Amino acid sequence: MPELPEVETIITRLKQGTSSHPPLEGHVVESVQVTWARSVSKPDPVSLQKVLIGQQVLDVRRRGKFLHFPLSQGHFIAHLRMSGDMRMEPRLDSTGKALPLQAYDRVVLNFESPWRLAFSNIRKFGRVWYVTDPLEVLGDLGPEPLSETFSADQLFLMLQRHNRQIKPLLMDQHFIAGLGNIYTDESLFRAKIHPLRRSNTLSESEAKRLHAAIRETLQDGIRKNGASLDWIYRGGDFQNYFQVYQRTGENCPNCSATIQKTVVGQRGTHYCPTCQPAPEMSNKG
DNA sequence: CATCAACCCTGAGAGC
DNA sequence: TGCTCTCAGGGTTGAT
Repeated sequence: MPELPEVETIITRLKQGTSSHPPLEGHVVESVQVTWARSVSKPDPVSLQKVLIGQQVLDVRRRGKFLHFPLSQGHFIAHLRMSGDMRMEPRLDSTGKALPLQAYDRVVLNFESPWRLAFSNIRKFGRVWYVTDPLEVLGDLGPEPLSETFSADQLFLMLQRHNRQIKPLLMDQHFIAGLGNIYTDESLFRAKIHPLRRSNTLSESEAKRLHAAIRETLQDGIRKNGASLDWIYRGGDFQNYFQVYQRTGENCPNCSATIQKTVVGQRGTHYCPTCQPAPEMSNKG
């Protein structure tokens, strides 16, 4: 569930600090705890624990749905997948004793300072990496949808290169980075495009509409600090502004037709049958 | 190349 | 109340 806006919200908190913790930048790793070995994608957990010690966090970034932490040597990268959080919190109580971890903390960086960074992940799908070259993990990602250089013309050309159902294509991180199920449904609704349309049948004006819809939807999500659907993600408000996602059977906010739910690319898919007209049969998969 | 099933997981919610 | 079953979702892998 954490998609671009949720990850952006987490990254901003870590980057800037909050009333309850300082910014992450500058802290130096003293020790590493791994409570679920499969959370470590690369290298192996023991090597990860060794190589991170003594490393300083130099920056806090987001790329697609990835959290990216350049270190004094190499890069620490994390992906939350279905559920999860990255928390900065105190690691010692008032007597200097180590505070216990929370139930779903999978990988924890303890700093030389009294703080720690906890990667929590209920469903255990999340992964972390330590790599020398960040492109080893991030290299195949599509463009950042909110980048200034990502244009409607570019999106149109990208869509032309594929003959795929538009929804799974938008969720393909190699095509464009950061959209998940929620923001894809909301973007397609806003652009008035049916989720089963073939990508190369979209006109230039439809591509332009989709480009604007994706950016507006993501920006709205960021403005609301993401969507708190999953019990693990807290503080977001965007779930109160969904127009179709999880609104099956309710009235479309545009035309008051009944919002439909179907399955596209193995994902629950919500849309308005009137505002998002179905493609011709010959265009379907 | 495009599609799809299976897989990795847990907790919520439905049904009994 | 408490058990069992189904579902949700991001991304990878292997088959068609």
